[in-house]
Amino acid sequence: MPIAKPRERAAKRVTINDLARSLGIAKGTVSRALNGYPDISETTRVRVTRAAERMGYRPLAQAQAIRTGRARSLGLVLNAGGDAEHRPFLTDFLDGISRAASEESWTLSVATAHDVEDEVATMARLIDERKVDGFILPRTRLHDARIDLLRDLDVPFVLFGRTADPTGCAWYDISGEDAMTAAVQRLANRGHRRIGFINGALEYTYAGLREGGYRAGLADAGLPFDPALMVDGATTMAEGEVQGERLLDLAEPPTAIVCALDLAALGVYRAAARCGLRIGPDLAVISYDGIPEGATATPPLTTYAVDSRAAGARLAKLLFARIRGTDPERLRELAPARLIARASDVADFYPDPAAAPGPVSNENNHWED
Amino acid sequence: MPIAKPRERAAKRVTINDLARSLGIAKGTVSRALNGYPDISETTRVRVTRAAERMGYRPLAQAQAIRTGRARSLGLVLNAGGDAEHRPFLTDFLDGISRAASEESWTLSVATAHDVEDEVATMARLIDERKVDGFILPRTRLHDARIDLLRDLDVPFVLFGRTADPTGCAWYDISGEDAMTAAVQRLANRGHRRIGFINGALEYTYAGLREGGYRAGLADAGLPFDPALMVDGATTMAEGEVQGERLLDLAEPPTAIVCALDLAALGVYRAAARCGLRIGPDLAVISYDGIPEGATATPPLTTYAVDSRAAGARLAKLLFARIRGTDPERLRELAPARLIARASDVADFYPDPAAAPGPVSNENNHWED
DNA sequence: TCCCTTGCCGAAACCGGTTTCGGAGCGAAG
DNA sequence: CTTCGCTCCGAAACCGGTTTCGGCAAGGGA
Repeated sequence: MPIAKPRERAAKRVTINDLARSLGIAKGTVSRALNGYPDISETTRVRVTRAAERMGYRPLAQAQAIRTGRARSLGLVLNAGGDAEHRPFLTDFLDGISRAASEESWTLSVATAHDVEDEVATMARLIDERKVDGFILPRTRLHDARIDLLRDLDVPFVLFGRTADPTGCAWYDISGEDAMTAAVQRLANRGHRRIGFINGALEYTYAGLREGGYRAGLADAGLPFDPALMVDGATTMAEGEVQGERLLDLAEPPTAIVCALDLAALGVYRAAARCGLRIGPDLAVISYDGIPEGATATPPLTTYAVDSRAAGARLAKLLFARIRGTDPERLRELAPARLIARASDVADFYPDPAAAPGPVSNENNHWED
Repeated sequence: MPIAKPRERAAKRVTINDLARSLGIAKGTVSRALNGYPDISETTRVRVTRAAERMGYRPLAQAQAIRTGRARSLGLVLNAGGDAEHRPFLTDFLDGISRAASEESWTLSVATAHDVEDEVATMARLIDERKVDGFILPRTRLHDARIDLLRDLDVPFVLFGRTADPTGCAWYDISGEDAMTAAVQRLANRGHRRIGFINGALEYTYAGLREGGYRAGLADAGLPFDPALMVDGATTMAEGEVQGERLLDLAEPPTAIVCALDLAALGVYRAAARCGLRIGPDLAVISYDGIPEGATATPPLTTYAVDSRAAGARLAKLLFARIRGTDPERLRELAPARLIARASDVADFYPDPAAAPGPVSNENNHWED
């Protein structure tokens, strides 16, 4: 932190000219030394780097940018339209990115958009204005206009999630499919034979993957797949409630439901209440995301949680590598979700089935699987 | 959006040189014309601006920045440490800022920090690297090291919240004090005579203000102030639970509690359950923030909500004005919180006092006050 | 008619970096 | 003793803007 004597206006930066002058060296030479050009002798290089260190020289990113076209900044365009999902994770996600970025003294530029066209336009603007060297793309779709744009313009990017055609894409994702499989197995192990599935929006890549995971879980458990037990399109609590009712109104309703999204699961809570069913003993629910509301629901929601901070950090690292030219095919990572086992999938939550609002101790006692 | 013919690499930007050449004018003249210098004739100015428009010229922010020192970027440092409060509003807040910023084709740079020192250091870095022209400071404290830094360095900023010494500060805030007063009145009108108050962290400016609002509400209702009914330090659900129990364990416990934060109120829910009290009929609760968990709690929480999107937008506008030199004393705005009247402060939520998890229709039916 | 303003613009310096180009100095080969 | 090639660095151009400076031409006053 610069000490900045009270009225020593505008904290004089040390420029490359200062450095060059004080070393008695041409400024071009200083620049090349600092940037590791091969035509600089080892002795000069250390002399320069050491002086730079001592004088606290740090190149001005924008000055570099005008020549190199590199702004030292990562771009993130958030979709603030609609239900603004993944809301709860945002702080952690930003924190992950920001910390990784500042390690290399890059910055994070955030913009918002309200639909797909807006997203693409906003990204195009950031590119056109050279404000950003690459993008992190959250919530990838099976067919994603953002990817088309960036591929076309040859701008580096990394996906948080997968996509139909991953050619030239670096990505990081959490294995929702494995989580769904594990959820089904967990329920099957407790004796459930009719296990429903409430998926999210099919345009997003995760939906197909999670459906696959659900089916795999059924197969593993030796259970038949019943199309009637699978619904989709539930990304909000209200939609979850509707789809939950649909399943519970079946002639042979499921005794357990796996949800692709926590919000939908909380909707199922309502649907169950309306049918006079208690979540846990009468209807087991397991879901995915790890939103904080899950911890305070009654009963607390068993879910597979994603670590958004770690995701942000990894995505930033991958994007750095991508910007520096690493082959995107080598920049792909799949991480597991973490089980937070709470009470929505067990029968013994309600000590006294007649008690009113519901009992007591539900500290987020999550233990690992 | 640039059309960018497939392999027409790197979408040629039109520079000020292109413009000058095509107009047969010196580039310095073009620059002055565009920036409204007084020594340019009206005819030349319109000729230049029109040509710029037609050719789609837009100055490169970083090139401008190196001479002018203005990066055309707003800074926001989020505190991601501790409980990462104001989490739920973040997307909306960012959206408000981002939209206002892009209207003037500025950008938003986001960084994170984990404690006060980290905040200050991060801001100092952004200033030193000239990445940012001014800051929006969320969650202001009574004595705030960030303000000292920025005042000292003479960097423009605007507060989201107030502070002990507002000299030279532009700010925007929601009137938590008025909300607290209204909450007390609302409860008093329903016959409550013993109304408790659970405050947040006293280091933040809002705490003192909200306490003042609480006291004012008591005075308005002709109720005595009882120190035993006022506690503080509850910024999480767990802390809210502890403080709630403290109040409920009193010899003469309150029949209603006003909370400065929704999270604390949800903690009170737990405390009440432990004491066998039903929120609503047995203990009325009104709180402040408008977090989404409040809508799904049982019973749904009556609260005074803040409009984070509007706040972000206003803050950005104020910061622009501040950066352009407007006197900070003239850049201060206080907006009201919006009442979301739900069921936690009324007696008629539970149709059948013996029913188990709780009933049915709680669509977020919020009506205005 | 002459001089002094004033309006308006071109030229050039400047901001803080990067990158190209060419040549000085030196050792080795012929 | 040349000549060649290599290492290493200085000088200068460049990136895309902004800002200063000076001068030309027209207009006004004496």
